[in-house]
Amino acid sequence: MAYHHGDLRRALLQGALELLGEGGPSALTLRGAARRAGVSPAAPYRHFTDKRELLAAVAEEGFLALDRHAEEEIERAGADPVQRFRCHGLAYVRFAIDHPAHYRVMFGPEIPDKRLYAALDAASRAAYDRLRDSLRACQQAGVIPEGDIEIRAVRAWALVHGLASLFIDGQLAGTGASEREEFLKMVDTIFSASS
Amino acid sequence: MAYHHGDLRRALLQGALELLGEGGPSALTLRGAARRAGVSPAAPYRHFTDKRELLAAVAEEGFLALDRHAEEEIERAGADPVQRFRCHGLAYVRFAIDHPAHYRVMFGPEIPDKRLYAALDAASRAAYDRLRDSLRACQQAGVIPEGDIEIRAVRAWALVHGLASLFIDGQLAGTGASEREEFLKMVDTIFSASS
DNA sequence: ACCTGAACACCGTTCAAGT
DNA sequence: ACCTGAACACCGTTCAAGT
Repeated sequence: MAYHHGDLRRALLQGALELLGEGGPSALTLRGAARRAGVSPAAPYRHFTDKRELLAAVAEEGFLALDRHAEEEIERAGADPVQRFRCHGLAYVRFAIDHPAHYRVMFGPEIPDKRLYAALDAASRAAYDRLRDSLRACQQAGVIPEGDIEIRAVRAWALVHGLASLFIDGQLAGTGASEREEFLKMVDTIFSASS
Repeated sequence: MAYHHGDLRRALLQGALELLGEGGPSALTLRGAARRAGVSPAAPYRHFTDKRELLAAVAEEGFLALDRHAEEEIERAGADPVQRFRCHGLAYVRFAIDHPAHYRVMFGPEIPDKRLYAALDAASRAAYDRLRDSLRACQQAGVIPEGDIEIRAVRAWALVHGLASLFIDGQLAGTGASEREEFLKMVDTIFSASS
């Protein structure tokens, strides 16, 4: 067991991510993660003060992955700031619908006050900052009207987050966007038109 | 005990709503609701097949309350369709931030497939349909461009849902909209500009 | 310093039994 | 027809004890 060398924390996080992927948020238990790591139910408490701290680590990992995905997609989009912003929005939504359980933990109520977890807060902010930067690039290129960048960034974030959430929660049945591909086409239409 | 007369279902729903209001989603337990109603832990199973069915009833109640609130607010707004639509959006967000726990159950992952619960599905659809009708009234008055009403309605819904969710989850700290009143002002600005 | 074993107070759910 | 009592397999969490 390599866990006696100090990487039990990593093993628990890994196990938690596996449980989440296999059975959704309700399958993500502290005891289950301990089982996966081959330790007793009490062992995690040497590395996390409680379950919320494990969830915060899982959420942090999610924001890092989301940000990495967004970065890759906007690089692939080329140099045009409008195209980059458009792909950024699509990348955000695609990440959410491809990892619905992880996305839910990132925004869910199980972590009540996210400002208490500095690393999570930083990761979350970095993802938002990148979206705002994509928008600012459009503004500096003169292709969208001037105005408060913060308000425009919040609108863009709310839009992609709202679209992704409604789709994940199955609320879009009957709107002509209940299937993945139709939905992404609708996201493209809506997001591109609202910069 | 009047519960022997057939209203235990109502009493359990009432107890569930109280628990939700007092301690959030994690406090909403089947056993807790049974305790509030003065019955044994097994009694609820005569009225709900499992916990999810109780949650679906709670969520249904939430959509009905949301729709009632929206109806009242747009009536108070007068006859101008633009004003009515604006107040509709604000009413939606205000309901969410005033009843965050209830709002979370309405959209949360504890109810996996909402189409399985007909009454919940109908209540949810009614709330959406009213928002779409508010938007259609603007279109018929000629104050917003023509075009696919469904797409515009989904955009409006995603926007208010996204804004409300981000606020409830505490994700808007640092954007100048972390307090209730600043936030609602921002919602007004964003929503009015994106019909 | 890090982990185990055993315990506590909770869950959701089932099922025989009572009225 | 509706509810109880007791049980089962789970949780999160604590704490003395082991190495």
